[in-house]
Order: sequence, then structure tokens, then C-alpha cells
Amino acid sequence: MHPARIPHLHGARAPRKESVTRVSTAATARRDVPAASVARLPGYLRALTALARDGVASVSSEELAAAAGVSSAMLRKDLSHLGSYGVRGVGYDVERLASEIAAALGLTQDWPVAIVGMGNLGRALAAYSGFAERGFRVIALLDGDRRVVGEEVAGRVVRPMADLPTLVSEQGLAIGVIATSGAGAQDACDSLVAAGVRSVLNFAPVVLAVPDDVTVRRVDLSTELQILAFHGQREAVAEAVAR
Amino acid sequence: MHPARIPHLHGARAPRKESVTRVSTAATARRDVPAASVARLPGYLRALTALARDGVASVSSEELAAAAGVSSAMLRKDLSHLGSYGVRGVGYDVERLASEIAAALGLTQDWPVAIVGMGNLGRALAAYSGFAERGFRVIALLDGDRRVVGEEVAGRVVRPMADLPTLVSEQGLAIGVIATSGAGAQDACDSLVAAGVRSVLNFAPVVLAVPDDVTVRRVDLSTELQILAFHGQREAVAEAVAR
DNA sequence: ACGACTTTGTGCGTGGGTTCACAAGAACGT
DNA sequence: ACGTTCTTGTGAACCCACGCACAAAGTCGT
Repeated sequence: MHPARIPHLHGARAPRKESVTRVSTAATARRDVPAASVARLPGYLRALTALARDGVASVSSEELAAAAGVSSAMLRKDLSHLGSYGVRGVGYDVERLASEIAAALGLTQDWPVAIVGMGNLGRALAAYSGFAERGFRVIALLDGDRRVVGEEVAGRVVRPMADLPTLVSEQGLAIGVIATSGAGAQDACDSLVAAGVRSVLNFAPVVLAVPDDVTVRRVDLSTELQILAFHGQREAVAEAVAR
Repeated sequence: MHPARIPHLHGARAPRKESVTRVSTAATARRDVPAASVARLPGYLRALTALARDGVASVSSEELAAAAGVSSAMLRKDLSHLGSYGVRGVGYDVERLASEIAAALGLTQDWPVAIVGMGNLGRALAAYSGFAERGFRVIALLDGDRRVVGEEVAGRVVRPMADLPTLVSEQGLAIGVIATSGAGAQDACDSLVAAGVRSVLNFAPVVLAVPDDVTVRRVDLSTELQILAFHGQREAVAEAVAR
């Protein structure tokens, strides 16, 4: 079972006078799985899925780590946070481990997704098959612009933002994907939060303000390119000096 | 001690004593910027750009930090890695700081970009205006599929992979964006690297194998959703327990 | 049955990153 | 001039995360 139960209170041992830090992240309950570890679990799951498809029944930490692009020690430590699902001297059962990780990530249940903002990016995401492949069901496409509402995108009719409360209450909408422009992102986010959505994936180049109990993850293409530019520049400088 | 090193895959390789990136000590006092710090610079730059557009001339670390979504202490420490561009008791000059950060990121020079893979995502990226807005010039769209080559996308003719060497040598192509399927990603990457591209932004759900001198950053939508699912599940559990 | 071999799970050391807290510096009013 | 007030820049402490290395635990061969 999950040994995660026992140490539920440990770690709150703060000799600090303020428990402020705890408040700011209070909603996201203290869990034993480190955030950095959680961020790698999807990678392991994907590697395992690929192995299972190829008919591989068992895999060692060394092999799986290589497939996921991490070190074997890190992989084993990450998995140890979920429990002991490996067999010493043998490795991990591919099917078993895959379902354990899926369970840890909460993928055994349904996570209905809505995409807000039908610009270039929104339309691409609507047509993207990757969501369904990993069990995320896109249940609605929305836009705040009345001229876009009613239009058909990827076989679906674009709905107005006013439909959000219904989508949450009747279809269990849980995740909102914001693909609007930067200017419209905060409004879109506010509508999602007001309707009860507590997980948001934000593609707009802005920092969203949300209540503490809402989780936001941001994906920004320009930021990624700028980081690449930095490294590219570093390369160039290093080369110039070396010469 | 160690120079900024991105947490990207490198086998259990021995820690080499690269003096190349260590030259920072003498010549340029701002080259050993921690990777975590570099990753936040684009956020500061965006916030500053927005402030400048609104006519704000000066900003305190507290205000800028809030706009970028970080703590003021972290912002000041990050900026201190670039040098002292603030004035105590006053704050930072918006224009000045913006250009300093842009310089640190290497944005004073041109970074030609090519997008490989004209599926749904590739076409969306090709039509995305965000690249140009931040100074990244898309100079070519490519695809490995002969049936797609020659087709027109976003006002450009899709070119074959064989054009890559020419794009690098004659137009200075520096960054490759991989928007292919998972199956085609490694081939696309190999072509880019063989042509001399050393910065890659990968949207495909695979871990790319590249030489040590190539920087890869990965953006994976499914991974992000799965992380959101984890947090969403935590929420649910926390609530159930609280009740 | 038992030793040789393989691979997991984890205690521990190290290093990097974040926060804290305060001294140093700059403008301003008197 | 000078003290008051503000905000930066940074030394230091803290905390987390990664990697190492090894004991524990299982398999296989004889």
C-alpha cells in the first residue's frame, strides 16, 4: 500500500514563526511525492506505454530511465515515492507499473477538458489528437467573441463562455485550456474559475491571477525560444573564446 | 562552481572539466547565470515590455516581481547575476533593464527559426504571430513528407528537409522547432543537427537523443495535462479527507 | 540447498536554488 | 548638512533535489 499515509504530519516542523508559506500553498495539500518527481511521471508512463505496445513485459530501471531520459537512480527514487512495485534482481512489470503510475497521476478517472479561445492555437489544439490518446476528453470549444461562437471547428460547434457553468455541473468539466490572446487570457481564466474549474493550462503570455486553490501551468513558446537563444549565444561566445 | 547546466539528458557521462564555459570569470561577469534564473528572464522581459508600453519609466522590484509572478527577493537575486542596474531607494529604469535583459538573453542578434513538420501543430505555429513579435524570424517551413512539400502554408511554400544545410549556411538558421509526430521527431532532429542547428524546441512526445553541444527543450501538452490531473486529484482527496 | 549474480530500494553527502534579513546607498525635505 | 525614508544588493541559512554507493532481496544454475 501507500506508505504515504503515515508521515502525513511530518515536515510541518517549522521553527519559523510564520506559517505563511503553508497558507499560500495550503490548498495543494502536502503530499509525499515531490513536485519535481510528479513532473517526471508522465515521461515514465509514456515510455512504459511504448514498451507495452512493443510487447515488452519487464524492464529494468536502467532501461526505463534511458527511455525516459533520466538517470536510473532518479527513476528508482521517483518510483519509491509511489511504493515498491519492482522485483529485485528482475526489474519492473511493465503493465503493472504503468497502471500504478496512471493511478498516482489520477488518470483512472475522467478529466473532461474545454479549450477557450479559437484563434490559430486554439484551432490547432482542437484538432490535435494527442489529448484523446492520453485519455483527456475534449468536451467543448469556447470563445468570448460572439462572431466566432457558432462557427464549426474540428467538427464541433464553438460555444459561448456562458455555457461554462453548465459544462462543469452537468459534464464534470475539470480542466480549462486557455488559448486566447494575452489580452483575453485573464477574462477567460476568471470565467473558468467562476464556473468551478480548478486546473488551468495557460498558453497565453501572461501571468494569471487565480485563487490559491486553482492550479495553473503555463506553456509559452516565446519563453522557450528565448531560453534557447541564451544557450545558443553562450555556445557562440564559448567558441569565439576557444578560438 | 559549475556553469549553468540545463537538466537535459546526458548519460552517466563523466563530469568534464570544460574550461570553455568557465571563461566567464574574467571577460564577461555575467555568463554564469544559473539555469533556473535564465528561465525566468523572459518573464521579466515581458513584464518590462508591457510597462514600457504603458509609459512607466521606473519600477520597484516588488512591483516587477508581482507582474512576473515571483517573489521580490528572487527577482533581485536574478537581476544581480546580470549586474547592478537598479538604483537603491528608487528602483529600476524600465527601458534600461529591458535592454540589459534582452542583451543577456542574446536577443540583440537575429535568431532565424525553421519549423519542421506541417501537421496540425506545425501549421498553427507557422500561423502564430508570437514568434515575430518577440524578434524570432521564421525563415522556413519544412516537412519530410514529399506530398506536403510544395504546399502553401501561412503564405509560405513548404520546403524539403534537404534544404536544411543551405538554410544554415546561407541564412544562418539557428533554431529548429520540431512539430512532427512522435515517430518522425528523431529523424527530423537528426537532420537539423546534421545541418548544424544546435538549438531545438521539441513539441513531439519523445525524448530526443542529441550530441552534448545541442540544446533541446521540450514542450509536451499531454505531460502538462497529466500534471494538472495529479493536482486535481490531490484536491479531490484533500477535500474528501476534510469532510 | 546454496552460492553467484542481478537489480531494486534507500541512507547519505553534496550542491544548487530560494528565502530571509539587513547593511549599503540614494533621494528628499528641512 | 543631516537625518529620514525608501529600495537595492547580498551574505547566510535553509531546503530540496540529485547522484552515489551499498545492503537487501530476489533469481538462476548446479
